[in-house]
Amino acid sequence: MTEQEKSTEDLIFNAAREEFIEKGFDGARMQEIAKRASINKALLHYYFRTKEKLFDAIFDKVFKIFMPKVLDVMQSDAPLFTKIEVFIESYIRLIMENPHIPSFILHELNRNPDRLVGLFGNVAGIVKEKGFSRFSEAVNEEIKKGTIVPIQPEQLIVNIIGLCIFPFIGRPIIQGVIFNGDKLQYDNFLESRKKEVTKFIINAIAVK
Amino acid sequence: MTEQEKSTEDLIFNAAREEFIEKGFDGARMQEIAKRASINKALLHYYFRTKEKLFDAIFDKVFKIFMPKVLDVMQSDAPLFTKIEVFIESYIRLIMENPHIPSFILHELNRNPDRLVGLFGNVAGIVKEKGFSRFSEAVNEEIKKGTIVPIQPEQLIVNIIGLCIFPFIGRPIIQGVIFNGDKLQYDNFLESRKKEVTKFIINAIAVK
DNA sequence: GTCTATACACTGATAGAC
DNA sequence: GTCTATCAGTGTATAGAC
Repeated sequence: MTEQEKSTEDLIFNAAREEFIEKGFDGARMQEIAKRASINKALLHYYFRTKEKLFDAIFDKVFKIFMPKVLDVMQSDAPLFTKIEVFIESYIRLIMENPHIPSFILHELNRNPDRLVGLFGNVAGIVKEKGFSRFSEAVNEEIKKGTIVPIQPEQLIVNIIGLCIFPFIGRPIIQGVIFNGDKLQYDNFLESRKKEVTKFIINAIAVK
Repeated sequence: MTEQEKSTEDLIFNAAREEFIEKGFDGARMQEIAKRASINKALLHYYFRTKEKLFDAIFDKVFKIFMPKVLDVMQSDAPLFTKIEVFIESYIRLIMENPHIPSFILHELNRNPDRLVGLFGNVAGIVKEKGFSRFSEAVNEEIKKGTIVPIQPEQLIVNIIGLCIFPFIGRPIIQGVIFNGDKLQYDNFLESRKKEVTKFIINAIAVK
């Protein structure tokens, strides 16, 4: 399907996704979305009625595309170390392809935490039940076997995800302060992180 | 100085700080700031002329209070492990007292990265020169001595700060998905993190 | 310095022709 | 389905009295 053949709804959706991700809900403008989609404002409301409903459609889709990736690896039967290794590499790669998504999700979730409730029973619930519980069991087994040091699975999962996501959320300050604003240095930093974070975490929990 | 004796400028400033931190620049309303300060809108403009200037005053102050804390520990002469240990505990404690500041700074810095340039030569520059360079040297020395594994100081500092900050930025999703929305569990999680993060990092880099 | 009243621009949303 | 025109509401900012 070429750009010209896309349905108007898709045009609007993609334009809105860009605008909302760049500016956030409060900063986004319906006029700007219409401009990006090369249509007029009235048509936005014809398809999605309100800005809020349009935003909801975007947020749900982005969230549902982004979160389940966590599961693909977490619920596999591979050994814990392998799981972690594969997760980190694929997750950082995923974020590198969509570097503004984490800030977008976290900021909008903070603006309206109740949004999570609407996602429960759907993605959030699945992440917890099929993803985290499974991960949690695997961690506790390894602790019992003595292959990793004692650690709460909740602390470990937050450490893993935080180490993957933080460099993107904190990009302006990292690139600005640590790398003197040099984009290339920052990009190299990200690239080498895929292996560095894995090494770091394995070191932190492995019993040697 | 009691609440009544505070200058109008301070009243405005504190009201604006709350509003901006809660809603961000785009979401904040001058009317709401006036209401919080128990004055009228016109007076806001009398003291700060524009919303932008008022915001700048807030952001600068918050940033300058929050960032230098990183230095207090980083530039000390204590051994690296002690530095890290003291930093993590005091930094997580500081954020627990101001849990919304990290999201605020990172979001607004993302909205307008050029803001950092204005802070350069001031705080950002100091953080880099006196804080990071000093830290970087200490790390490389320990690597040479063989007490820690080889690691780029840039990776290590981002890991340390990320592990401290991320639980606060990701609060809605962590509390919602991992702790079923239970605030108490989340608070306990934060509390134990002060020691858990330290252990985690020392484990990750120490040669045993 | 502080207030009330108001100007002025912009935003989300709708009406109605085609 | 798509457009132009327009409304009602809200937001920042200013004028002017006290």
